[in-house]
Amino acid sequence: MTRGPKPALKARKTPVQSRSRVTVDAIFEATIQVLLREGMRALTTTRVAERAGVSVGTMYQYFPNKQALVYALNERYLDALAGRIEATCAEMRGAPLAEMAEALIDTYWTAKTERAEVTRALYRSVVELDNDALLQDFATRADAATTAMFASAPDMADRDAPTLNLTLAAVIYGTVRNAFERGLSDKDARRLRRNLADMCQAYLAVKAEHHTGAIAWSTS
Amino acid sequence: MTRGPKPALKARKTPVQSRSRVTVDAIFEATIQVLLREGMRALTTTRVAERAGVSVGTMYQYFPNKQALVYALNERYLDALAGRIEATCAEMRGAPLAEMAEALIDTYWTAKTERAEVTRALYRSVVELDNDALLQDFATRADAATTAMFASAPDMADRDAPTLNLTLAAVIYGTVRNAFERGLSDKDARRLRRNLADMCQAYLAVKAEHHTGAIAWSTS
DNA sequence: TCAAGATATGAAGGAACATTGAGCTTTTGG
DNA sequence: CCAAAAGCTCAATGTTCCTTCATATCTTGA
Repeated sequence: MTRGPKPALKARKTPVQSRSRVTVDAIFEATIQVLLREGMRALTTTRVAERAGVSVGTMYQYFPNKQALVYALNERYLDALAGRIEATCAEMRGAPLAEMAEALIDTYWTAKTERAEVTRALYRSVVELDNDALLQDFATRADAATTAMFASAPDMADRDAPTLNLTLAAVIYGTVRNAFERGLSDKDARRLRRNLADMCQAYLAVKAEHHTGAIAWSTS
Repeated sequence: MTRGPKPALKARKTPVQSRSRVTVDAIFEATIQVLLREGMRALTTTRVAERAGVSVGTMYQYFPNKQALVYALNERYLDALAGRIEATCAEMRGAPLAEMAEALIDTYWTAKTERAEVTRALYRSVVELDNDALLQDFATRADAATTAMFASAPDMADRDAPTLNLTLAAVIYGTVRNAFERGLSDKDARRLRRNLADMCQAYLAVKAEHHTGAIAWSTS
């Protein structure tokens, strides 16, 4: 399913000495900093190199062009994020749906929030056309994990796993992003997060009633 | 509350003859087309002018610079969107919460979907740093309208209007955007939309029980 | 210790763009 | 019908930025 990067976006060379590994990390970090402080429009190769404390040429030893740098940055992040989602899904296999939803919210929210500046910086970099494929791949991978998780729930009744996944995934990911973009106060953020969880619970409970005839949410 | 555009982003001249009104429209339309087909990176003044069938200079008679063009485009769109939300809120004043939520979903979803390409094009243009202010203004305006609407509901009980608004707004706007970005089939889109509505209903019903002791959702 | 490979430098080339302004055409109002 | 205002054109300007490459320095393994 993974499309793999277009040739023009592949890394040019892989660091082998530890010195260069440090360099590449510095370049990534510098990219985030510039993105954060100056925005996508000011993300120039020179500025990144400068902030990373290396020369422009060095950058071009590891990335064939500027786009590839942004691509790699997003790839790194999305890969880690997908990994965390998969871990959560593995851990929650067989749990009740409500707990799964709660755990998913927790994982996603934490991932976006713990280094909020990074998240913000990356949101600014996703305009690049070719990153679309990257996002699609991430979505596919995450959906596979969550759908499988949901399918393993004891209280799935006769629900359709892909549909349930579509709903919960869209609501959770969408809401978290929206919350993020609003720049909420800590208090509001906590409140919203709780309410989002409550909302998923309520939805699952009503569906349960529908499907089993039992009132499930009162067992909290 | 409206910050108003920075001086560098204000329109240079307002069309007075009908000929120029056509021109400005063509420029806006061309901007959308270019954004759609080639992405933000290829949005150059020459390309826009070319597609609009005018010369570059003409563009500069109405917009002091490229950024201002993008700014104006977003402004136009967000203003219309806010207007529609306000209209819905006015119309639903005094209705039950569940109907309000349903109506809000309907308005927002329709607005985003009816000219999906435009929405998609604009999402691609929001990287510009100064558009942040525009989005904030939109959020403020929309939140004012929806909060007032919610406050007028007969079944508000002892809920806190701003908090309820925060929750529903974030969930609805966030989910619609996420749905949009997934490029769903018509069938899946309809399904998700229905489930989102159900979810809001379920949430409101449980809260109602909490607040009034009555089971409200079974009256569907 | 030393040669081969890895890594780093930064000035220079060259393409792509945003923006201007002097001059031309069309519309308007009287 | 005509002068003033509005609208339009496009070649030229100057800047910004990506990318390369010849050269220099550092690291590794034998």
